[in-house]
Amino acid sequence: MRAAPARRGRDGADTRARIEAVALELFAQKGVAGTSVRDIALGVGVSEGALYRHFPSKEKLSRELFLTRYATLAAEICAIDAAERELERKLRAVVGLACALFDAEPALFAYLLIHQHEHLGLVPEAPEANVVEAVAQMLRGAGVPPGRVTLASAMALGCVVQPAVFALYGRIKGPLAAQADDIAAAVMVVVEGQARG
Amino acid sequence: MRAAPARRGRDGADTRARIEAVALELFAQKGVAGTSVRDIALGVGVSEGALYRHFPSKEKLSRELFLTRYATLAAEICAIDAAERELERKLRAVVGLACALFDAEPALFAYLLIHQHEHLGLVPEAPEANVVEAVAQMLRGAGVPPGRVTLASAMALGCVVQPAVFALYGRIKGPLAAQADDIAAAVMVVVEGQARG
DNA sequence: TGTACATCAGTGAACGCGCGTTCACTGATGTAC
DNA sequence: TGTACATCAGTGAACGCGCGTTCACTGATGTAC
Repeated sequence: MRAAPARRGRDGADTRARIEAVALELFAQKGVAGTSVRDIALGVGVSEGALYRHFPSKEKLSRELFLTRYATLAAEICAIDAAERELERKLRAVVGLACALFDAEPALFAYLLIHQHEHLGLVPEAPEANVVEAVAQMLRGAGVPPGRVTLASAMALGCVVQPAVFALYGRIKGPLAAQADDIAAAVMVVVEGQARG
Repeated sequence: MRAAPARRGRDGADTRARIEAVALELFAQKGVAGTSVRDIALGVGVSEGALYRHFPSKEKLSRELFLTRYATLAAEICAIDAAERELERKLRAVVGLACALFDAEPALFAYLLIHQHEHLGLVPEAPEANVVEAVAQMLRGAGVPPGRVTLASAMALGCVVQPAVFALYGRIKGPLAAQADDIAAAVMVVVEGQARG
């Protein structure tokens, strides 16, 4: 049973996007190892061989998916850092962005969260491609002492990431954006605490 | 090349413990899917078949490893909750416990962190077996309003877990216990912020 | 405009490898009489 | 104490299955003349 009548011709970019979307969904749900190339091909409505016209291997597909999405998020954080002047407004905007992303694309967020450990070793150190560095740069610019930036970044990130994990498991119900103000406030006091030393 | 001359007889409990230790190390390092039964057997110095005298399957092994260790941690948190009266002392003790566990058994901590998503669905809701519930019970008892307990637990947990992830990746250097006071202080202000509403 | 060729997304069958698991067997230790 | 049997951790070879990947081929579209 094929999903679609397999459009022929040169619409390769469309197929590629569908492969990415289906793979992301399945990887988030069942893990990379738990998802077979057959599963993805079936979901896209295409033969297994066709996937290899677009990606050299399953591992490269999962890696590219992670690195590009992770970099996009990092770049958005850098953009907020550049656009806003006050720390509080920066933090509110970043927390709001993360919550909105979670609500809009839960599979993407789940994939980034759950499978970070398979790819984090290959993430570049540039703030525009690395969420951790983007946050660290923001806090450094806001006057957190250099020796405290790393821990402050970790805890700030944790205040956002862990609620997202809870939402993923249904412990926090409703849109995460409904919690954004509370989360931003917590991040603010954590960062202030570290900034003061 | 066999690791040891394969002691015979009825020392099964010892072998079982060695299987658990090797499996934990390998699962933490290379993932459950990335670790084969052959790898574990080789590390223990035993045949693959022998593993099945102690565990019915690789999946059950990984699951039991997770659930028992996770429950131990939860029970320790409950014990602290019962032993201390002041919230601040409770939080300091729990954060200290987590940091000490990380420093003493990084492979165990890494396994719990990285592979939580494979098993979290099967964790019982009892606080004595469930870290999230143990923390929630502690905060509820400390007067955090019921509607805020979940988010407060998430952020408190995040302030500990995320620094641990950073330490795992070498972003935070040295023993995590060196950061315990700063982390406990941050958790305290986050919880107080939620308690006040 | 028509013809010949290049390009390339797609098919589907086949491949072999590594995996988790099984199983008949061994031999040391424990137990009953 | 000696003998016969039960128990059980361990061996190592074999199993079949599912997996990622390959490949010869198809046919629609684009391009040169």
